[in-house]
Amino acid sequence: MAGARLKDVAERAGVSIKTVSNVVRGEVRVAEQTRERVLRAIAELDYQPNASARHLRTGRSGIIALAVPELVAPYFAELAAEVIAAAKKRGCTVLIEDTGGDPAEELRIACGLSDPLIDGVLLSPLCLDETMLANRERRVPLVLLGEQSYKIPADHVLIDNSAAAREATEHLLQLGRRRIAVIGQPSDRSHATTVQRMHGFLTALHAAGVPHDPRLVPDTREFTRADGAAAMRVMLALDDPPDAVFCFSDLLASGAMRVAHEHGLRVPQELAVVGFDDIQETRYSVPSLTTVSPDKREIAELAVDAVLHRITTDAEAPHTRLTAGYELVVRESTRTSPPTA
Amino acid sequence: MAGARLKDVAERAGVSIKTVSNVVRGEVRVAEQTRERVLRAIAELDYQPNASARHLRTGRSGIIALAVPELVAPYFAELAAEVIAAAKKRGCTVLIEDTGGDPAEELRIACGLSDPLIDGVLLSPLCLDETMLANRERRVPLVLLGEQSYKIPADHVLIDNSAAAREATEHLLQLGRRRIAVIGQPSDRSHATTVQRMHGFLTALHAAGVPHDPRLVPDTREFTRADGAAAMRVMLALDDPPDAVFCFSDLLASGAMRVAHEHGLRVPQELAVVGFDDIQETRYSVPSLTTVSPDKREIAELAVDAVLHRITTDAEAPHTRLTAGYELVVRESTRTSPPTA
DNA sequence: GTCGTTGATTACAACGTTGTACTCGTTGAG
DNA sequence: CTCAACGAGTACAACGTTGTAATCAACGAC
Repeated sequence: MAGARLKDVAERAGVSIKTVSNVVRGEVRVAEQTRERVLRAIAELDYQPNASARHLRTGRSGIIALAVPELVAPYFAELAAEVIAAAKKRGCTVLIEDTGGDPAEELRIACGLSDPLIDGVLLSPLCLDETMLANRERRVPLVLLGEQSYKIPADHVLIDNSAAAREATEHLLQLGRRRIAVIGQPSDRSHATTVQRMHGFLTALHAAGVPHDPRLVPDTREFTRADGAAAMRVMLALDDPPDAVFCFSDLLASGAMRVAHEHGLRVPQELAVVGFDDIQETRYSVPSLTTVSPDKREIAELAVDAVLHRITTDAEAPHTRLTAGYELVVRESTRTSPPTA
Repeated sequence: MAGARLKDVAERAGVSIKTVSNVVRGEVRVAEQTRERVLRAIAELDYQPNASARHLRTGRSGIIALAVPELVAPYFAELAAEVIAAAKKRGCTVLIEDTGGDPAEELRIACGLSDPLIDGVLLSPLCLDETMLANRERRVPLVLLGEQSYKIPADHVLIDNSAAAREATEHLLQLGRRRIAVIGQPSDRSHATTVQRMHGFLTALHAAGVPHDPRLVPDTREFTRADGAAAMRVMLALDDPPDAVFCFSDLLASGAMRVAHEHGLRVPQELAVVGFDDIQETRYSVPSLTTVSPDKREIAELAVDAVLHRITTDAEAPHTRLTAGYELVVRESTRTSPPTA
């Protein structure tokens, strides 16, 4: 059951424990001859280092936490898969946490209190604000995903939400749409990502000389299908309903399209729809969804690299902002030509 | 940075280290007076036990691994969320692994080799077979999810796939459908779950006296939207295409419905569709999908309980089979009345 | 030939926890 | 009054690893 220990390998190879340790870690120079002998002993005994002992000694566990508001949201599931892959490539493991969007839980995790042995935290905050984070006690290396606020003392990985939103809006404008609704703006304006996207949206409207109708931006609580559906119902009850919707998540778009369908509204002919996230189901929905596709792999790799860098060189280096790419993927929901898959 | 240690608490409370340890763990009787003094010191110093040291000493880490074929598949994401919640309730954490359906990876994880400090493994196997598992070296407690094979030496948590499939099929038969296709049968028949579902399907057909047409059961590789789409295309090319499809996953159903839509086929009028898994997007698809809904929460709780039981009482107890509930949820894709949400 | 110098290896002491075996009063039975 | 039994607490040695400082041979340089 319990595997071989450093001591066993050392005895078999006829060297000291420390030499074996040196060979295993490869940090210290070991004579070629000894190294080979040790490696053979390691192979013969199938030695596996004991992670806990190592952690106890070094203070590193090789585990980083990834905290997302909701793992069942496809965007976060897809992102989590990329983070796991990126971490594995770099030899460490990922502990996934589901905060449920609870601020207290987010804070707890940001402080590294979720599990005592994690080395660092990747957090996708929903409602965490700077004042809460300002005086967090335990200083676990922290990287924030997809949040714009400059005030939080941590590294950020994000895409240029403003530019992406502008591009999406311009696409709708080019189709000739003028009454463009936005679904995904929370009432309290605290969520930096949505503020950026809203900014990009307004910039595009302004540049095209299209007036902005605030009634086309209903308050939205979460980024779920149900919220998208609810917002769409409100919008369709207007005297002059929108001819296009820009949704801040594909799930919102999915809910919105569903309601449009129920009202007999054809997408894209009578209502063009753009989403955000490029989740997989988007490509098979009826109709398939035009969406802003953040480069999730790049986000994951940047984030893992950033947190590992903080962990290994625990300098109080200034906090960085890392920008990943994105792409507007045009599909049926904004195509006037007939469906083609 | 580093928190208080047992030693610090002991000094503050004026007792020995061991007494503090006893209070923390609550296993040994401690006089009420001392206990209070220790508890106060713990609170004052905000003491948090060091997980690694504890693990090193006891051999337990409090971490269990959950390995799924593909985290981005919504069913597994939803299941993972339930497992995380169930584990948290019981005071342990979950390490999620994505096997990518790779048999070697599945074996590695089943042997507990994915990370050295895990106490036990929950594995949702895709292609693992008994011969591989028979002689796994390291004996980590293992619980298999959703697999029927009796031969694998491990506990199983599953639903009655055969009964569920029969029920789904009976539902389609009651709608008057007679040419019912099945999407989700892999060519090699090795995956026990699909064998059970196929069995339930055939039982229902037989009981209703409906002949079985093997051409309506195309080979399917994976449980993805793309595979569902491909299978549907094959089926629609037949001289006498099906009037209903029973898909072994909601994703397959999603792909199939997409293709039906492209061919101008109306669901449910010309093609009734039933899925399996009850993933969330199913409820907002157009049309919404009738599906077999396994009780994911119950599956998660049974599995976590089972693995914890094996960990704590490491008896070589006989392997158990635990059955969770399911439910057939009828939605638009098999409803002849007009859509109502 | 002696003496630093270098490079490879080792002994030893941590890291923070828990199990075992022990001490030390206190209590109750004979 | 003596002694066993008991309850509460403690000292010490692990668990397997790594950092530090020491050791030791080999090797040129003077």
